[in-house]
Amino acid sequence: MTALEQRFVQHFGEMGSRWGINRTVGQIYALLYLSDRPLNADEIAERLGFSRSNVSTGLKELESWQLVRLQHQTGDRKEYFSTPDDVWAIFRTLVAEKRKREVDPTLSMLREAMLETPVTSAESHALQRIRAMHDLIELTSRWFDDVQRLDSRTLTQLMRLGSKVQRILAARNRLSQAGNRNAKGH
Amino acid sequence: MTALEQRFVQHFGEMGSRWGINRTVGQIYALLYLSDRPLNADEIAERLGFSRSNVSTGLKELESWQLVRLQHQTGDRKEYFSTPDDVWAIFRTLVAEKRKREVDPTLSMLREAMLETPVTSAESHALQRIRAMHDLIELTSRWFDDVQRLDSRTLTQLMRLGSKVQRILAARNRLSQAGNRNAKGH
DNA sequence: TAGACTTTTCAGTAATTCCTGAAAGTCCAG
DNA sequence: CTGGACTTTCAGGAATTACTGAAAAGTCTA
Repeated sequence: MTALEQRFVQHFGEMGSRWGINRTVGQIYALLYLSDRPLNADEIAERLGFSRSNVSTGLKELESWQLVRLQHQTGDRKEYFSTPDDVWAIFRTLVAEKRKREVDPTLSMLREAMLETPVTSAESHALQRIRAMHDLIELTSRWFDDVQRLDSRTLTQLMRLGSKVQRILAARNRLSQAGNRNAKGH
Repeated sequence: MTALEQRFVQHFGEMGSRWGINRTVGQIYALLYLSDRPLNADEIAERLGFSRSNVSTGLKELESWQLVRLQHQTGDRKEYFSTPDDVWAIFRTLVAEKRKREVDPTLSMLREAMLETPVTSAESHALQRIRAMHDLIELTSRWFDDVQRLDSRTLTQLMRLGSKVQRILAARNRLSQAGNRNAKGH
């Protein structure tokens, strides 16, 4: 393993816990991400110095995140793993999975809670807070859903635009304001 | 604690590990979020059944995330804690902190790695991958920086717009395309 | 269908993270 | 100063999570 790979893999291992995955999984992913060819479990285990079974579990985990692709090589019974090429595609699956695991459960808890009828004033305040959180999460995740469907090119363009979208929004507002004024007979 | 709070707090405890915080911290935050008045550490400890010291640590953690606000009540030496009211503001700090802890370190590792000169073809491929990841992360985090500065109203508007921004982009593209054609004398 | 090759499961151990109670630290009023 | 009201620190135990080696299960070929 070159010094470059070494450092990259190392970093993903250390960050692992912050990202909510473990060291092993992080390092396996990092190794696959940099590799210019698919690797099999034995190669991974050997290069990273993990037990074969640990690698097996780690790969299963990565598969459940849809972050690795399994393929076979002709004349070899081993399973080979690689990561998709398009980084935007990777980003999309990452966001989608995170959403499924980390926000959807919360969203449904909030939805259920919102069916409650408040009796005390404290409870009514709590419900208000719950509603606020729910609305925010719903709005942002809908937005993600929506924007995620754009192709990589458009997405990049949108990102580059950044807060300049504000200008567009401002323009729209001026237009609709003017429209309202006219409608009201000013 | 009402059944409503109970469930909410419980959920934040369970999700804690997925969010990269621990049970205690999650529950403390949840309790404060719903509360209609600031709470002191003893009240929190009592309501959640945690030791006083555990609550102290948890609150320190939340302070480091800038997610709670400390205040004093006249005639009481205890410290009282609450969460900000504006959920968008909360969201912004959350994103900012996550970025600082979870992406910035990676970004600087990638930047350093990009200074390397590849010798083998494998290394050159690795560098290419590193660059791709770097560019994506840089682009998205710049975008966040940018958009985060918008006020809550505009942000909501932007979110509601969703992928309809695509149309605006498409319109812009048509315009600049037309411009190019004209410039080229078609 | 035996047997070689491969992946998965799992019980036990190692490592890490969480939590507590006790002690130490801080701050202020008298 | 001193005592009391409060907060923080920290060593050690509890709980959780990660990892391993061995055994089981699966899969293909001869």
